[in-house]
Amino acid sequence: MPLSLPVPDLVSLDLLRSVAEFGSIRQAAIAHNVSQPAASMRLKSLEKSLGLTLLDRSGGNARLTPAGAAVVEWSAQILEGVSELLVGARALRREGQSSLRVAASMTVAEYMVPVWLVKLNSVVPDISVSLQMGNTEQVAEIIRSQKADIGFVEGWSVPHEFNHRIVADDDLAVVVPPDHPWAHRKKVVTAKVLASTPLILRELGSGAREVLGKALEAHGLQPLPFVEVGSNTAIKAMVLSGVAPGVLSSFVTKAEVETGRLVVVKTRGVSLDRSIRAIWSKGGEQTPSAKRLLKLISDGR
Amino acid sequence: MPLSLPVPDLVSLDLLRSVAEFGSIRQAAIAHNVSQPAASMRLKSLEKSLGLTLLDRSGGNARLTPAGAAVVEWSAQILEGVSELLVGARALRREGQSSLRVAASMTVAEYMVPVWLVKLNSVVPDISVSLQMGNTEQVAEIIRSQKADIGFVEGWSVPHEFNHRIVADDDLAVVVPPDHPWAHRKKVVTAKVLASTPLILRELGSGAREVLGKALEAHGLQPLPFVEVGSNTAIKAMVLSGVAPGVLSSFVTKAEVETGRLVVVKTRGVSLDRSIRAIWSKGGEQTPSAKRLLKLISDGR
DNA sequence: GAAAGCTATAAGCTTTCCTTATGCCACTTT
DNA sequence: AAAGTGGCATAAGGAAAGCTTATAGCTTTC
Repeated sequence: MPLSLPVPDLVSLDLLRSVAEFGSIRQAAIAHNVSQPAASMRLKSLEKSLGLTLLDRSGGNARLTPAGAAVVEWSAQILEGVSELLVGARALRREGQSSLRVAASMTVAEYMVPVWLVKLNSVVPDISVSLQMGNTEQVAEIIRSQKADIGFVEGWSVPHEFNHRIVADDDLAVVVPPDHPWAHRKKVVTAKVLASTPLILRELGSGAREVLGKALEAHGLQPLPFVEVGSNTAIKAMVLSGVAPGVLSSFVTKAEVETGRLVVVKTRGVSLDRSIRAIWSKGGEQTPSAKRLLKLISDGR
Repeated sequence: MPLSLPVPDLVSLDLLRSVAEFGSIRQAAIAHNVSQPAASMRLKSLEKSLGLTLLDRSGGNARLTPAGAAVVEWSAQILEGVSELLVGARALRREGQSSLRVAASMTVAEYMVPVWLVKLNSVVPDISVSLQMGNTEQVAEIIRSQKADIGFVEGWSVPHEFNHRIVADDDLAVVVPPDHPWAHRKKVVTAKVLASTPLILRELGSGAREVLGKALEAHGLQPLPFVEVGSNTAIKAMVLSGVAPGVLSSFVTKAEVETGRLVVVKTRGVSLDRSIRAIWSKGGEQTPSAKRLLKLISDGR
């Protein structure tokens, strides 16, 4: 469902944050390289679109009202997300031409890499990072052929060929829309039922597919694809439309599960835990930038 | 620091999400009440501004490229934040005229209420909620005078007069910029040093001020305000400028601490833990909507 | 092979947004 | 008390962005 209109403007929210930071519209305008009247008008139209008075202009300086302070805090999360999007897009754009070349599986690229990159950028401001995406198998190939300095994958099979380190835990989840029979709180699905139900899955070569395959193989079973899709987003959209259950990383489904648009199905006898690993070539030494990134991921600094 | 340009457009990101959802530009355009060429041009300019190909238009339908799928996921967090901002702004706008009247201290309003309201809205779509903000003392007065159905406060003193329930834990943190002497990893500040250092504080009547006062009182001390400010945002801005240490909820400082722009000072003998409580009048029965909200906060559904 | 569905381009118009110029206000300095 | 400084708003004019309708081309489906 689209956002309810009117939608505020990102530049205006950013500008408001600068007003909070500098204490005046004028200085915020300078920081944004626009004229003071432009900033003034932007803020006024933001107030109009939200229907709130954000600034108290009665003194010499403009000061945030309580509502303004709230909007600034509410915007902080949005602007943080925008920073991540921008840094992620920049890394994708570089296509492997950079001082630190990262390759990541779709899930890792979508849910973890931008956060890492924003932090890395704040610690090492002038580093240039590129990001290459693929499924677990493709990432392995990129590392194998030295086209990236460090890779991130899910699943078990690949790491033995490389140096590796676990950087996070993840697990798969079988998800359905809330009106699906499996969505009932007391319903528990067995490996046998799961294997005999057509599922929306990632393609062979993906970490998700591998883990599900291994989990069912333990019972002498194998998954029955309703359809195979190359992107988590596409699977989510299909599951939401109700055509079949899907199997996805819990990272992928987190937001939808929290808002109740998807339900995680309880399973028995199906082991869907997995780890996310950094991998790098056994041949040479790790590059300093790659080491720095790994340290940041492990320590948080 | 302002965002790095060019900044993508929220409507375009929302539109891209709809393309992922519906599987075609045309249907996304319909969902957004714009013409198909308008949607097409918006998406093209989004691609240009990010420097990435987001859609594969080679078949009959447009389909997301891997980069497009990544951008959709990166956008999801942003759009979620925008939903929260919009619902929060709408609640503030109603100024107590609604079927569920919520009053909350600044910290709770800034960091928790919008999430609750988005969830509540998805469970009870046609509910109208208003939000009144103030410090802990003002919220108590609003509840006392029946101008809100439920209130949320920090600190200890107020609840005894009302029915109450703990809904979250929070604690205060003394924060400084990274170049401050107290920022050193091994530095530990005692109650005595803290009380003799001018601090940037919230005003009397705020939950933060009360908790700090109580913590120092246990040593026969009291805080020494460098300045008293009415908003968390303003305190943060001042602390970042380096004039003095500040005392803030850990919610407020979370983002800045994670990015390293603020450092939490280790303290000894200063008890800054506190709870966040829902409070409501002891007189009558709780309204059904208020009960629903409380259930949602406790259960998550 | 016709039909249906989807997307891109073009033309024309409206709206938005920015800059410069200017005036007023509040607070500070002398 | 008067002048100075920093700050905000309004107005006018011009540039740019965005939308709609009309149209044409492409792909998949029946």
